[in-house]
Amino acid sequence: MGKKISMAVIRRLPKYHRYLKELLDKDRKRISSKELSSIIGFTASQIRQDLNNFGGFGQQGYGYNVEELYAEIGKILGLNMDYNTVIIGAGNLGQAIANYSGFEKSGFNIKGLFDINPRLIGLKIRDLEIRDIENLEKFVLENDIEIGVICTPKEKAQEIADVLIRSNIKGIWNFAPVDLTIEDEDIVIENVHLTESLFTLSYLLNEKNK
Amino acid sequence: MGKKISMAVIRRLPKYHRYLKELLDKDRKRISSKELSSIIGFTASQIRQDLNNFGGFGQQGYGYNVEELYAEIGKILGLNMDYNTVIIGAGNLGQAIANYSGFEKSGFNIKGLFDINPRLIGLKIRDLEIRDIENLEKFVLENDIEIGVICTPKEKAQEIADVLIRSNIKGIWNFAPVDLTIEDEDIVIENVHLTESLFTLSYLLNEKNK
DNA sequence: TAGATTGTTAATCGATTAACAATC
DNA sequence: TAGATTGTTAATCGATTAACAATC
Repeated sequence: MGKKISMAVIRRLPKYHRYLKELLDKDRKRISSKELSSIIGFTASQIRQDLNNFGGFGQQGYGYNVEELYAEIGKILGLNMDYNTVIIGAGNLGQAIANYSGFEKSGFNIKGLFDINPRLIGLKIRDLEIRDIENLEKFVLENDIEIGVICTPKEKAQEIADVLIRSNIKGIWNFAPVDLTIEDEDIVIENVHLTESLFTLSYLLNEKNK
Repeated sequence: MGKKISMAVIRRLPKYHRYLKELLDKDRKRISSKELSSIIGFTASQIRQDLNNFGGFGQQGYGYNVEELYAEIGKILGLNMDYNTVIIGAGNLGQAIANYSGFEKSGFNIKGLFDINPRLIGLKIRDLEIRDIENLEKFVLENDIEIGVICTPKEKAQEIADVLIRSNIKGIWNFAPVDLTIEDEDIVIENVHLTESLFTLSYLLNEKNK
């Protein structure tokens, strides 16, 4: 394995991917780190450093081929593959994620939607039936589910995480406002802590008034 | 004004706030940086450094008073105040945010919910009527709205941001997958880029398999 | 008092930026 | 070829960790 890539670099990759897609849609053939810098807001130096963690995608005197770089970053991000996904918690947030077509387009295929509420079980979101959370473990095991999206209240989140872990999930996208405890080092967790994000905005709002 | 607080520190504050709330709910009276470290996962040294950016909240030989520290961090985050808020885009995500009681409890009062879709306009979410986006500018101006939450598709996000800016918004919580352009230095933006978060998970998923 | 633990300075580590030789 | 721009090393900057005197 090569040298460890820092999280700072990793979290910039999706932004490169997004801006390169825009350039591609505008039929741009090539771009220099300097011009990309002016668009994306990172320094040209940082862009070249970031990209060189993964390979020499550019060419001296020319810059980067937009289409090629977009594809390469997609591969680095694992977007050339499909991922079987389940969503646990079919409230507004779970439904919002289930309904967002962008995720499916990127290869995150939602195979199941689960809830504990009997009034929701059986309903359909798009062509996806809401299932009883009792069946989660079996479903994940039998359908090669790799990603579990936790959209439950915080009280249930750890319990659900435990079920997912037992059924050999590979990654958890956690929207509950808790930090999950996961023993297995191979399981990856990505948190979306909305309250923390809102509180950060609140801090900045008040900082400005000083 | 004191020395500039780094974003790294600021983004840890909500996490302190959350864990202190848990301790408070368990009736813990005091805590040392060392024990807090073992719970929250930052080093004790970092915790003391972080807190000392804002004041000497602790006491040698004793540690920190949980209730006092919780209140202090709440004040630093601006959670001792109320914020009039509007949500633009009443799809699943906008509704999810409108329905989440935690935000209201923290002082983020949702005063209006707007959409462009005639089939949604007039419907009620909790006791909040979905209004025509045409009336957004006037509403924000007349109701002292400080925070706008953008939950529209990416194509509309900049346009909505421009309306909000014209009506003297103070902060924008942006869920659309774009980087908004804001001239006014005093307006703060906090992005929740869900796709970037998911792609980061995807990267980590594949990194583990190498 | 003795022990515990902070606040704070100094040391270390890591990430970003600058510089420039290599080369297209 | 001359100009442009990368890949990469070195310098700088900033954040984290360690250490410890102050003090409750």
